[in-house]
Amino acid sequence: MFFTVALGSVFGYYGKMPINTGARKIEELLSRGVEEVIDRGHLEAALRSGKKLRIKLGIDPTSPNIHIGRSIPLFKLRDFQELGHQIVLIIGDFTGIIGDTSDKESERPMLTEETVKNNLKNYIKQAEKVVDIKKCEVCYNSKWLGKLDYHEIGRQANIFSLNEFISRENIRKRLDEGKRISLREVLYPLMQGYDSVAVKADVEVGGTDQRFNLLAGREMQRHYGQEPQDIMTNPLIEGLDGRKMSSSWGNTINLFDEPDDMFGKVMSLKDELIIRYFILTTRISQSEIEEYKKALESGDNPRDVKMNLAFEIVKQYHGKEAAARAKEEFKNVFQKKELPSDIPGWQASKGEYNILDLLFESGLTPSKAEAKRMVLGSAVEINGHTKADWQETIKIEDNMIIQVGKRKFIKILVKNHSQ
RNA sequence: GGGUAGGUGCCGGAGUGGUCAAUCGGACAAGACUGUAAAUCUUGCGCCUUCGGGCUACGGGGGUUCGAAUCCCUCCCUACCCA
Repeated sequence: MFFTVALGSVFGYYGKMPINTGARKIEELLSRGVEEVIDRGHLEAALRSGKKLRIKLGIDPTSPNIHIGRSIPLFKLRDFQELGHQIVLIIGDFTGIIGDTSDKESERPMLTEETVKNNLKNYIKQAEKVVDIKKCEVCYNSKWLGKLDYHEIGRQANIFSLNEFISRENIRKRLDEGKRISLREVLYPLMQGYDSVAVKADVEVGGTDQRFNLLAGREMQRHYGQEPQDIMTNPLIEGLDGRKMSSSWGNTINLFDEPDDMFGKVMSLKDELIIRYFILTTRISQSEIEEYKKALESGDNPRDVKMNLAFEIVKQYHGKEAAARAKEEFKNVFQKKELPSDIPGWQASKGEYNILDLLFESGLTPSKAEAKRMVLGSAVEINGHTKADWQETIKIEDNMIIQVGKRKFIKILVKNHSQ
């Protein structure tokens, strides 16, 4: 087996690591979860040449969490990495402050250095869930962007025209709607483009919303006498509510979500997204995905296929055991309506509570007003009995189970007063 | 620099002296139905409350008034037109 693969590939040598130039691998790299490649012919030739390419991806730390939508280009990086190419991960500590508006319908607020620094903390840890970070070059773009002076920026700004910028769809739209567009937003593509120059990228990957910025990288490189990078765009994925996944919508599945939570989030996705998620956010084989597709078409319950998807995704970030546990837990709690196996305890300090105080103080609801709404909406159960009277006084018992809605549980612990 | 129109809740967007915690839509939450899917229906969606109410809120500050999101002054911000 190994040999057929090896023989089917021509190994080029460039540096120490062999570069896999197998036609099938390259084909998959260029097609799976790929929206567009520019210049495809050029990139294909480069991949076949056996030369070790430098593949760039920039991530701006605009939120403390990387969501699964961002994993799509990360997976693409991994594909490149598996062929032996050099990944250059750029952490946009500089661009993060300025803020890219590519995926925005409105102006993105500038972040403070502190916010960015904070968000940055766990970025690498998150990224390494998908790519082999030890083999990556990781850089921070403040290193070079912070050094540019007005003179240089002026030259760069002269490469592009405002006309190009405002003909972008989202910018056009904002313009038509009479919304504000700041000059700094115009500068963003320059910065991202210059990143490509700084790291001498051969290829840059990014979401379709990045198309303009990626192309800017090509122009910028030409300006600095480099060969323009090829660019590869990935589709943007829909989030929990069916809209585009975005931190500001709050509809994300985050790489660091707890296994049970992550599993649940995947299960709440719309059925139509199942196959798309398989392709974009996992690396199970194309043939397996094909089978799932057939299963769905032949009328299998989408829920079961989705359960496999959830398993795959949780496995990617938390390992196989955690994924299996999350799956069991899901079945128990949501299908069999059993209690979760791990209910957080809460130390009661009084013997009796008004039910609203109890819900609020234990953290089950964010306010008493909300607690009242939950009770009136018959969303509160204590030891399996629905409570409807918000004035009720609850006598505290050890191990009492309180449930609010479908997923919030708490177990009462009584302080042991015996001495 | 001049002019015009604006700034309302998570978002969009009504309201233009009392009946406004603020119509409506989206998002969100809960309930019913279910597969934590979709569709549909119902309810809720500032905080506190001794359930009578109270408090905070309509860009910021000040004022008029018994009473202001609504009127006046001032400051800040945005878009558009002119220069």
